[in-house]
Amino acid sequence: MIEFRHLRYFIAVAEELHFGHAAEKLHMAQPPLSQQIRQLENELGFQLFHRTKRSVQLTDAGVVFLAESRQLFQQLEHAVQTGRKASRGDLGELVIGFVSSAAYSVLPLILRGFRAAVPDVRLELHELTTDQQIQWLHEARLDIGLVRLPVDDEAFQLHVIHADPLVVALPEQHPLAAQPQVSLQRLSAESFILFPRPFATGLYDQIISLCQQAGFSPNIVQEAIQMQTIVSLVAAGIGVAIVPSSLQHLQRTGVVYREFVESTPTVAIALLCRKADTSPTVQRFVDIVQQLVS
Amino acid sequence: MIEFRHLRYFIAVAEELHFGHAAEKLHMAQPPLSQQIRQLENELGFQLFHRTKRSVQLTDAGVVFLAESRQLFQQLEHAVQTGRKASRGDLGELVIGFVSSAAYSVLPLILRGFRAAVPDVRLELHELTTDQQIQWLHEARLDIGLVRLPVDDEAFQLHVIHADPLVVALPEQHPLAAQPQVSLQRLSAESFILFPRPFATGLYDQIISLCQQAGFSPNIVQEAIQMQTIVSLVAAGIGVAIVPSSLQHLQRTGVVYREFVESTPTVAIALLCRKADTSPTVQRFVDIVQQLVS
DNA sequence: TAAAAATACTCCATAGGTATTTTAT
DNA sequence: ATAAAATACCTATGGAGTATTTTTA
Repeated sequence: MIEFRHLRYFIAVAEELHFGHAAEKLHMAQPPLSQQIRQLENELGFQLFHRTKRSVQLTDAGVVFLAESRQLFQQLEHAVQTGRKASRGDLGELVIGFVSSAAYSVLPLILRGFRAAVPDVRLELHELTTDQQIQWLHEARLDIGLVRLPVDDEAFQLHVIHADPLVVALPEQHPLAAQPQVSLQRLSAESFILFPRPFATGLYDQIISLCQQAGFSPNIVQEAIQMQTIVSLVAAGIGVAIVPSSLQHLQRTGVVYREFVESTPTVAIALLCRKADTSPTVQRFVDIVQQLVS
Repeated sequence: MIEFRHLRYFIAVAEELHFGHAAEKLHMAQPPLSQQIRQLENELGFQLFHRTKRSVQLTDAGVVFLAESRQLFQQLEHAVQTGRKASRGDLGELVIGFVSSAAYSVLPLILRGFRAAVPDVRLELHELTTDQQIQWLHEARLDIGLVRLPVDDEAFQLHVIHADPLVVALPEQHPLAAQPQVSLQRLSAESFILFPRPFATGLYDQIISLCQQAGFSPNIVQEAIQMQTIVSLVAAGIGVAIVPSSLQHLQRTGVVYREFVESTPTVAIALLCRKADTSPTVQRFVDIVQQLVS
């Protein structure tokens, strides 16, 4: 059975063309070296050296096998290095889910930071709702979720990475747009634009309960799924919308964003991953994200 | 120190994901297998398996290292195969010299036959005189020589591979062209075209002594180096020429070839190689040529 | 004759085996 | 309770060392 030992010895002898010197270089005695080379030749079924007791020469086959042997050691080194890389999470692939509001706040920062630190990990991105992400994580179709809180699931590790205060999006000409801050009560008579509840249960309930606390139920005149669409409808004067402040990055003409006078709850975005997940790549991702947002 | 043994064991466990079954497949007991895997992991500096006493799973690094390990075995197999090929002389490069008359007789046959049998040996061809080839062979600038006899050198193995009778090349309208055979004496008054002596000493001397035996010294009116040129000059009616019969393959209009009535000496072509040459490729070439010409 | 590889043998390191324990299901 | 890996310990193969011989330049 051929072992790397045989190749190590062969390369040494091929380089020295002298069993004695090669043995010295290998920190061993000459006879066992001769034996091992002979053993290798037997395994191979052909001669590696022309040996004339007085001089050692590589055969044609020996020349070829020397080049191949050197390559084998390079390949071995490569195997160890890529293995080590993978063990550190510097190699591989991550499937990441994110909610639409994360797309405008933390996601760009995270992607830039992670790609810079770990260029050899491929990232696959899926825009999904929080509920979908929880589902996918359970099914192991997702490695990482970027979700809106609240989430309560013992199976997941949870890291809050961003807290986004809610703001109101108003048409530019709206009277309330004149003031720097808006009181919630002043919105009681407004027409509201909101997404359908199943698309972001947590955020939906948060907005409704906010209005409830201010003493009214919002008059929802229009539903829209995409955040961009909601902002466009506001610009068109259809109504107002309560949205996470990171949406302000969507600089659409005809829309202004105003904070609330009240201390409003924030929409927190969290990073989720399975507690049972042993992937070093996931761990690496979590570490980098925590550093980025700290 | 990592050995192929470790990789063999690792691949077995990775395939079975069960130390007991893997050990069985390897015809060994389970504890030493566990030990060897642990040893490999220590050498590598990272874990290959998630082990939970009850189930074995590859780590991310393990997946990567498995693919690399399999490739290492393929590479090893390749090393052995190409080495074996080289040892049989089925791989490498040969530098071959040949005299111009061989180019029209045995060389095409040899090249075709050898290339078909041994496609992975590159052939480098040099048209050289016999004397040059002997010089180059001594300097190891040539592996094989295809020369005109006689050659007397103890350093070389010599195999006669072709015997070419001498014929006379005549202009088409020449009166002697009317007969199927020509007597040497009838050429005594003719104008001769010949190459300069240094370009093929042996053949030159052979032709001169042939004329001498017929009782005349040839009247050389023109010298030319290339065989093609000599034939062209004959076609132009400048004179006649004595050439190896294989030159007849140069079908030039205006020239006819006629045998001699006398039993004329032949121009023998031989294969030369160094007796000390151990290259299996050379040996392979000699074997194939001998088969081809037998 | 001197240098270098091969041979003969001896020894011990370690790969591999046996028996047992631990642990997770 | 059971299956499977780990641990502890033992055995023995074969890799490596020492002494010597052989060979050829």
